[in-house]
Amino acid sequence: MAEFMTGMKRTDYCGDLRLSDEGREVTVFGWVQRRRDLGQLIFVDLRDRTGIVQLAFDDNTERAVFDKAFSVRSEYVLGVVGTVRERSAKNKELATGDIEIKVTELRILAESETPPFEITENCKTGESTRLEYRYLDLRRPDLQRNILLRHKIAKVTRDYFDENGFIDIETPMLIKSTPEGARDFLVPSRIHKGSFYALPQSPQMYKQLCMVAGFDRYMQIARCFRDEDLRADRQPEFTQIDLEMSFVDMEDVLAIGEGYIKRLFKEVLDIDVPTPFPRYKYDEVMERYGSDKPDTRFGMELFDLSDIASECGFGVFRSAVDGGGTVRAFTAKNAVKTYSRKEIDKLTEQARGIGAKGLAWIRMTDDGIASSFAKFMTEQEMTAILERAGAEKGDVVFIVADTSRSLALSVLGALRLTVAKRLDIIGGGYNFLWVVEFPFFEKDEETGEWVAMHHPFTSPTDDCLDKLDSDKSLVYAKAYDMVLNGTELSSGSIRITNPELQKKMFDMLGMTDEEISAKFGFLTNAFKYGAPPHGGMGIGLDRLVMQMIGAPTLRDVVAFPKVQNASELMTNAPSPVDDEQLKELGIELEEK
RNA sequence: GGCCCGGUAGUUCAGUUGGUUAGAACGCUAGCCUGUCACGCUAGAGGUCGACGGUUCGAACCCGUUCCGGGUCGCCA
Repeated sequence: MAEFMTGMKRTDYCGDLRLSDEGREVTVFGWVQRRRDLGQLIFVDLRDRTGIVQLAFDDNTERAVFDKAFSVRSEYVLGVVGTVRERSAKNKELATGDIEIKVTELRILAESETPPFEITENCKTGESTRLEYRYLDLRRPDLQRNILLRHKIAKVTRDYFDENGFIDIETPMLIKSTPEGARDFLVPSRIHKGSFYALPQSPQMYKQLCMVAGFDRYMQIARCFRDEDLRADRQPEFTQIDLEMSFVDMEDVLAIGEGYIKRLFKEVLDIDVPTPFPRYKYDEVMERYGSDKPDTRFGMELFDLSDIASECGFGVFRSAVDGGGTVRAFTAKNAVKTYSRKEIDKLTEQARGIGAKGLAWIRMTDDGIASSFAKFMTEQEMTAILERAGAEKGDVVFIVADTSRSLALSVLGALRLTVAKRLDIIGGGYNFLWVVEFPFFEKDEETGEWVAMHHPFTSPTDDCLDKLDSDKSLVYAKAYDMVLNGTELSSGSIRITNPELQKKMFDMLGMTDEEISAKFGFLTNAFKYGAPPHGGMGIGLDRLVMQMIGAPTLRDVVAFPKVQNASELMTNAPSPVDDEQLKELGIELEEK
């Protein structure tokens, strides 16, 4: 039977006790990590969120207390009163290893069934079992550390933005559905049958309205929801450090973002992040890295072979260039051993999987040059390629030709990452950078039409307003992404505040006046009453924490995450609901 | 929705060519043990081999379907 803790008051956390506490009478609470029964001598390791302390019971211990110690099992919850004493045999592995508590009073505050897995660091148990018993999983030191670090990050975040004049404003969770971009999670209304709220994908419009309302600087650690498929770094609900500032241009927002990261990394990890971050234009990162979120911890940049290829004897190359496309490549140094023919075949399969027609290659072996296309080339052409590639003995050159420039680049961008991981050449550290000067429009590959690359409130740059009607390919956006080690951490923009320009943007997206007023009427109306110039961004807190911890998945930094099929293994959400509930909502389910 | 990988004791895994009663380690239970800290020693319990169907004299093993978990492509303004 569990006992009450009446009269007991904690004096210390388990992991805090040291030799300097010797002789003190202390009261601690915690969970039984392990019991070691030596007959007339029992040791119990007691664990709380700070660490472990050893409890000792011997022949000086009162009989009833000793017997109770005999009966405790893993994960029992104990309240303990005792005296701190120096150990005769110390444990250097343990922070509290110099001392132990000689117990005078012991209460079993809760018993525990044998847990399905041991509550230890580096647990080998599969994730689904751990997620089913997430409350036990969270007791493990690794996850305790992650969640505590996340708390610290949130604390520094609030401090920083508060000190810089930002006001924390809560925006609603039940909002109007504006089905642009990602799929909304919908919540049926009982009062308005047939109508639905949406959960916010981001507080975007509300924070802009906060600017119209004159709060000048807004921030929120905001929950966001997107009903899309999960990935290791994507959960259907996630947290964004959302901010918006009035009377600013891009430079001001970037400076605030850099200041935040600098402060955060210093305070939490004691790492100095150099500022300002390097800045790359979108076109530049696509050219050099084949990605709009480049990992710059290693080189292996892409280069252009189109000029050489356009006149060579290899039809695949020539026709790619003739068809308005390109031939691009990168050189993997010292990769010839890793990338055998068989390994290259695997890589080719990956390239095909993401749209490439194929993958050409040159292996610089000890016995000379081996290549998938050498027989079509003259010696001079091969030499020209190798020279541009900077290829030396031991290297492998990977080449993709395609009539679509963007496809060739993005395929190589993906292969660059795969090869770098395989060769293990990705260094440590934290490489922050900004990607700026995004194109405003991108061409839809299927329809060939120009579509907006960003949400419709993103402002074009001042100097290209006249090109909106003439040449859409030359219009750029006042948008910026913060990238860390190949992960998009943050995305933001300066917003449109001019009602006429906003209307023009909606028009260009093919929206009728009726649609505009039905979907965004409240926003366009608000802008009629004096909207200050403003802009901001949203920083993905989960991904930030993940990067700072070096966790392989988002699930390691979210207390109660969902699994790949978007369900939660502990509660089994989502679940069917009673007919009664459905009836109240006026919802009928289709027969399956 | 597509593709790839996985599912055997509470946990992590092994399981020969398809062949007697499916094993190991840890954990668990009981006993012994006064300085352990991954305590030690002895004994014991513990299995719908994810599920269903098929092939076979015989299936953890082969085939089909399905469920569950992971990764990824599509998707994620």
